[in-house]
Amino acid sequence: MPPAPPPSPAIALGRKSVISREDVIAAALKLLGPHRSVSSLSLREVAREAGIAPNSFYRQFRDMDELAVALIDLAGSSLRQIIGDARQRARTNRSVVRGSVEAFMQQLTSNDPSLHILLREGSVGSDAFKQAVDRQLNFFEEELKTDLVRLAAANHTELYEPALTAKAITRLVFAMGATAMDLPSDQLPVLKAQLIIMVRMILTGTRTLATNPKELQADLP
Amino acid sequence: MPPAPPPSPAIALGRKSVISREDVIAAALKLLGPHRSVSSLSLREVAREAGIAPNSFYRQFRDMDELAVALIDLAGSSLRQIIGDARQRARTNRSVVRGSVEAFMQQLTSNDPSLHILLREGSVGSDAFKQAVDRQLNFFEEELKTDLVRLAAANHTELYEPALTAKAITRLVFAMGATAMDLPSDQLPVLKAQLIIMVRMILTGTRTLATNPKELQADLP
DNA sequence: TGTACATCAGTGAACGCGCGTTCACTGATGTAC
DNA sequence: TGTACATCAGTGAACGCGCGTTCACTGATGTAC
Repeated sequence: MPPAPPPSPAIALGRKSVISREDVIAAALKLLGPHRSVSSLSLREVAREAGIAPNSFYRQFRDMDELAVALIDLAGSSLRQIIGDARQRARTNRSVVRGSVEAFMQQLTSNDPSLHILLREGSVGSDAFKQAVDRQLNFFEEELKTDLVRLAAANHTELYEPALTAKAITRLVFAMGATAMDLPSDQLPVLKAQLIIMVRMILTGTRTLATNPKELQADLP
Repeated sequence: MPPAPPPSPAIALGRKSVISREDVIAAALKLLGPHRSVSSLSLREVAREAGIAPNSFYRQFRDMDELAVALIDLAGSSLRQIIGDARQRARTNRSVVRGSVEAFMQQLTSNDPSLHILLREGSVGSDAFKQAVDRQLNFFEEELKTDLVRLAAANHTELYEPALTAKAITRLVFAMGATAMDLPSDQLPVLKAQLIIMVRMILTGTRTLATNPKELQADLP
């Protein structure tokens, strides 16, 4: 087995490292795109792109799974940053829902593969893999929940189960995003409009249930 | 290139066929399961399981993609049958939402790989592949929409955009199902309860919006 | 400062493997008469 | 009915390929004195 990736924890001897984890990650990101999934990358391919021997990959990562998790974590935090900014900006404007969804959809059509990584790898690959995506989604839910609670308080509104609301919205938006990824770009505006209405359905439902919880028992439909 | 899969359209001559498409499909289904995705199957592996030469695969399918699409279509229609039955039964009982979600979750824990196929392959594989999954999801949405409209009429309720409602519910349920697939089974009841509430949020929202569409303009949260 | 030495980042070559696909072939099943 | 023949479903062997991983090695960089 190759030596553990964080190479010498104690004292640094020998040659100075010239390859970094970041170089390998950058190479992998260059290979990814709207039509390429992390799980379809091969070790040799990434090494080739990074300009190193296939062998040298092991100095930075234990295996491809470890690289994939690093990519997912990176994509998640970068995306949360972007969406967070968008929500911040939108707060001063008319609609937070519209603003956030628009930022999300715009990210989808950009060259940044972050969102594509999260959308694609949720249902495929190793367990560590899927757990990494799930962890990132949980971060999104958490931030959204915080935002929902704050906004509700500011508007003197109440929400039924804000955590579940945030989860429903997050999962729905990501699911729709995964569909949108493969759509011709002229159909995206339609999907965006649909998504906004869907999110508002959930929010309206949450608000209604908060003031009128017996709706929850309403049997049909 | 091997001859086109529907072998001789005109007159049947030569040997009688002893391998059928169904044999190959059955072999593939045997290999699939909660931890095995269609896209991870290899041609040789399926042929091995079917007890035929790798070569002979080509007599039935052009390539693995064609087999995958057949599997997806099969899974979709089998699953719609199951959920349809459940809804039918539930209609006479208390709650259609609960009944349907329960049928869905039960299917998730069964040995039938149909649902797993649809859940996993939505975001991976070739285009033909993803289109096949999307087509099946559209069928689900269509049936759900019909049901929603009928039930709403029976209850003298109105719905805002039933088609979008059906789409939101379908996508959300499948997204949550994909998560559930990898969960230890003791956590499934929690997730099921959450899912039921989420679906009711959407339904409550739709009902509220139908009678009070100015909620749609409500800016926040 | 200079010298001897230890470390270890990175490499080149090779391994065995399972893959998809092609080829030329066999022989059972059907048709023609 | 029997015989000659055409068809083509299914096969066995082989191909070249890219893969992940291992091995023994090199030589630049640091430390000790």
